[in-house]
Amino acid sequence: MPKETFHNLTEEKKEIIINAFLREFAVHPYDKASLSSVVKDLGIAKGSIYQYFDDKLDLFTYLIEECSAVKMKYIGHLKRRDFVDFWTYFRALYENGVKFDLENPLESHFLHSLADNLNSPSVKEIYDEMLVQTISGFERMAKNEIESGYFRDDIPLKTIGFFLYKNSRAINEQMETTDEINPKESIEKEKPVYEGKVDELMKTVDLYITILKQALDKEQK
Amino acid sequence: MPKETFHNLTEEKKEIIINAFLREFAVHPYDKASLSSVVKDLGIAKGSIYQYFDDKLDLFTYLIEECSAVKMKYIGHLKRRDFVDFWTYFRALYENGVKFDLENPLESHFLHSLADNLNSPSVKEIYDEMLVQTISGFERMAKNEIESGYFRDDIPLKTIGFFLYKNSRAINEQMETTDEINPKESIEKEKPVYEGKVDELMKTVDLYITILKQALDKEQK
DNA sequence: TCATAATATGACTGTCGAGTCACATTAAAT
DNA sequence: ATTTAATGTGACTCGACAGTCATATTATGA
Repeated sequence: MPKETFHNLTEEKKEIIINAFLREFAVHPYDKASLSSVVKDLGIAKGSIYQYFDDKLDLFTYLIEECSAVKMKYIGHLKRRDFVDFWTYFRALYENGVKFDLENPLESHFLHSLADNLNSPSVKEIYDEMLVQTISGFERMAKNEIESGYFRDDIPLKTIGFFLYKNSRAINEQMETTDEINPKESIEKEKPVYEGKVDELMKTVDLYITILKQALDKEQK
Repeated sequence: MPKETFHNLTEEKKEIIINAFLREFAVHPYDKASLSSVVKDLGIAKGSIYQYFDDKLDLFTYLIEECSAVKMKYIGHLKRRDFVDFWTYFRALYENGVKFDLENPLESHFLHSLADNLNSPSVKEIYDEMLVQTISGFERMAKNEIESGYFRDDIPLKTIGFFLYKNSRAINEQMETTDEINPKESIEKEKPVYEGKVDELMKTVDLYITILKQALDKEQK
């Protein structure tokens, strides 16, 4: 948790500082990210950071929370019940997720880069906690679909939940692996990862939905 | 490439050295793995390592090649044509893969841990190269199945290939996420990751096959 | 036995970064 | 105007590690 000293800063200065660190952590994994180099760029003293935060991890944790909160503003209000079936809901999550990316490139890439920090025990702990949340979210959705008779019921919930989670990640990863997007480059140029690539993304989403639908729906027509 | 000095060592000594480094790299990501600490444990001088290898990366690369070669002895001989369909072939890859793990725990875990090294540009380069190979391997298989009329033909090859790759990884990752296996702990205890867990693994494999079959097979009976 | 080549050694160098702390500066309060 | 509290500062400590190199030890061959 940031100290009061940090909250006392003007919104402007806070944002400048946050953005500088977001950029650093987006480009470098936690252990390689250098506070020294960021404060140098910012033109403030190393000691100031320790007036604002307990330590490197405290700062990092704060960044995660801030970015997650921003992302939630984009996808948090989406409810399954407002959609005709799971897949249109699933699709909407991507549509709004990409909007988050386009409007908050720095935050978006920072969150993406979290997965590159499986080392650093303390970060992994935080990440695993988020992972558990995400996966159990998918499990809950799957449970609902099964109980409503939309999804097949011959596969354990655990498996379906994880399968959904993994394949939702696969969509972004496929685009990265096939060089349709280039997060590292985008962040260096301060551009959204999906700028000009929204159509490609949604096309990939639709392909995955086609496959996943076939895999999980109870009866296909 | 190791220097001649290394090859001149007795097989025994080579193995002791290799194993010590495998263990270090299995537990710590590349950048955190400490040659200093390993040589200390081994009771040999730091300088000796540099008689054997050019540098840290040279040593690491050598370990990858060695372990890959060992794994290939387990799965390299499996051919699709010797199986009645893709899925029995797919299943056999896991059966033999787990045998590799049981008989070569250190090598197995070292290879698993590679994925934790997306940082370190030089390692990522090597890893990405392997990834491309693996994915195009899956693509080739998928192409074959489509052309033989076994897999659906309404999804781009690229997507099917990546989908297969991701879900093959998902099987192991699900077991790790749900704590059915614990690689980190296993390697510390010098035990195979899948010791006593083979049945669980194959059960998970079979569940995934059920799902993937439905997703990709042209017509299900 | 002696000379030469091969191998082993570990103290040392250079580099870097997190976190500290005594002091300086600025703002607020009286 | 003067005291007190809050904030800013950057040189410094401490630790870690890859890689080097002059020297010592061991093996080889004549």
